[in-house]
Amino acid sequence: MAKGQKPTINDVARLSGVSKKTVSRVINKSPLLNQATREKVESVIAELEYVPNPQARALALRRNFLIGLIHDNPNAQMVLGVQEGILDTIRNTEFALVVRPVDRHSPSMVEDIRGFIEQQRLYGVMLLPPISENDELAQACRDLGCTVVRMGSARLDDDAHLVASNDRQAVSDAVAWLAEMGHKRIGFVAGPEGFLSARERELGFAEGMARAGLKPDAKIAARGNYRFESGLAAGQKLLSAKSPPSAIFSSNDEMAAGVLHAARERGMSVPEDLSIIGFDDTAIAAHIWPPLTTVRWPIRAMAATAAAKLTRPETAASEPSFFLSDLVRRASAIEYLP
Amino acid sequence: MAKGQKPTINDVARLSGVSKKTVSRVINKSPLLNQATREKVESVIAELEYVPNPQARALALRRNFLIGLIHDNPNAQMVLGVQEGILDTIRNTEFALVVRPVDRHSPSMVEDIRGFIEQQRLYGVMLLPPISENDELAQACRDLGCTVVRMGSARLDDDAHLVASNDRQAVSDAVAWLAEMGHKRIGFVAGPEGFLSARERELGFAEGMARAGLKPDAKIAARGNYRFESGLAAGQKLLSAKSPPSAIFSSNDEMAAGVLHAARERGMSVPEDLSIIGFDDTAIAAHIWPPLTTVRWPIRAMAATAAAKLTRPETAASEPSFFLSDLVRRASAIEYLP
DNA sequence: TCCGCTATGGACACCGGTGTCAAAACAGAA
DNA sequence: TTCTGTTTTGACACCGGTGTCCATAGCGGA
Repeated sequence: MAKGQKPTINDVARLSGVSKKTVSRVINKSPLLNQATREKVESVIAELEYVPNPQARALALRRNFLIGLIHDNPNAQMVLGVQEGILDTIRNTEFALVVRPVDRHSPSMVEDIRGFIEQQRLYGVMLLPPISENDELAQACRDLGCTVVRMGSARLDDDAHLVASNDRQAVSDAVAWLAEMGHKRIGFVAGPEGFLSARERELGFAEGMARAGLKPDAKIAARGNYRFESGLAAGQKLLSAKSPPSAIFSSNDEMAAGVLHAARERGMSVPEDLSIIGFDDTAIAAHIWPPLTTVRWPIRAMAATAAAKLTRPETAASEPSFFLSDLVRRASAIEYLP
Repeated sequence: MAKGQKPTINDVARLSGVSKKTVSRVINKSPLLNQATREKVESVIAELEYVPNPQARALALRRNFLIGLIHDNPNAQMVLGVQEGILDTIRNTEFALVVRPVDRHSPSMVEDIRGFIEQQRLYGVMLLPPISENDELAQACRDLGCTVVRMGSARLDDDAHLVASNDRQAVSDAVAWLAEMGHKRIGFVAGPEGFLSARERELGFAEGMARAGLKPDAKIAARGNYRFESGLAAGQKLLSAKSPPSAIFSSNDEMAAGVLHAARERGMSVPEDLSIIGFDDTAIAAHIWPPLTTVRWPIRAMAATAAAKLTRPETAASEPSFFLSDLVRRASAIEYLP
């Protein structure tokens, strides 16, 4: 081995007096190996600071040590949190994270992703909502021999490779909390139809209302598309109702900001005239005025768990993982002031 | 070639009746090749839909077709914009994007990154502010045979691999615009010391004031660290000055949100009593109330250009690229109302 | 016609690992 | 001691490309 060069498996083999195949066995923790041999080789590996070449392994194994993050930008904060969570798990391993933003409205999306996985010979992929809800896509990835982990807010299937938060429970608790504080007219801004996350939050809202003995009123409910503008429109509708709500639960923070905006337009003050609760705890929640009470789900920890499922299938759970979301209480929601 | 398998270079060679080396020449656009041979091989490639195996190429070339994005989370919006911009360029090429969030305060940062580049044999890396300002890091990457592109807000060096926005000009224009609208007392919230971006914005502010014939007043200037809380503190200081400003320029949006918060605390209304301008046009800018007038830099386009510099060094510019930032006028800044 | 030169294409080793399969080493039984 | 069965190890081909260097073809000039 020339000085300054990275050592190869051959260098290790020569120095420890065994064949390179034996070194390979040590690296791959093959069980049929003499303990003494293993230790000798390991000491040489440590001495040379040998690290196997991932490209060569990828070629021989027909599998790259790359895990892919595929998403259609749910929101920047979340995507970044996920990236950090994945890195928490794969830092100091041979794995690397490759990202692939996609457009879920493109007709060629599945085909594009298939090509991507095939070309990069991905080890595994992680799907983020909302495309994690696309079963066809998940199956296509699996067919390519790629492990799939889906992040979501609900039970998507019985797949062990699911990491989800219990949105429904969290929303239910938030609504019950509003009721405890004396709110009787509680408005609801739903997320877009066809999104499981939105559906779960709706169910949670219904549950919470039921727990509190309140009846949801369609006149103070609206559906948005998770964007600010749709929240604004929803707020305008709800607040102009004959009997307007004293509190509004919005299915995400961005729409909650829109609701807040609508309240301001009408000259209402928040939280005195209207309590607002959002969902996601994105950066915006803490930085608008008043700071938004919202539901936070532990994205980073969830992503770290998901990455573990991908890269350490033997140790990481063999069943779906569920995480608890919790309510972050800020200034935008207070007790009911008649 | 078995059915259903991906074709290899050998299949192409056999079908076109040449050696695999010749096919390799076609793929790599070698000039010493008979035109007829080239066309024949190309038609076979097209027919088989042959795509070279990146892993094998990586092994043979000792260079992976991966470009690394290294950043210490400047802000989520920006990081995501950059990722999208890079993808705009490398989609449908053999390149892939791998990301690596780092902690710039870690003493082992440079060492970590070096290990990462070496292990993954990165083709090139892209550095985002603020670590793009770290010359030692950039040099370490280059020493590893890796092309480096730095994104930034100022001329970092004479390197052709720089993509920067003209923050200084943009801030100067914004301040001049405030002056035109009748503001005479313009406050300034600076970014953290030691950041080039912060420095540029300071210079821009000074320039703008000079253009308008105004003298900066240290009593209505403060330094923050780009975080919300520091903006809040800065706002409190500026607004409690004996002769408070009628407009404040903040070096980023998050601090501007803090300033806004401070104004509210004092019962002031924005923009009637105070105009505020931020910088970056992050998601928060559009979603706070009132929506923030801010400076937007074309992150996605810049990142796409940067990626082109990395992956197509021959066609992409051989000199630094500069982009124009522009002022996004929203409701938070209006003319001076005495 | 023969020679030498250049343009083109191919044989072969190599990148750094892993899979296959057979050989070697060793233990216990006859 | 010999034989058998079980570990443990190694030789060798292979993954799918690229670099080196030599062989051949085609051509002009002597």
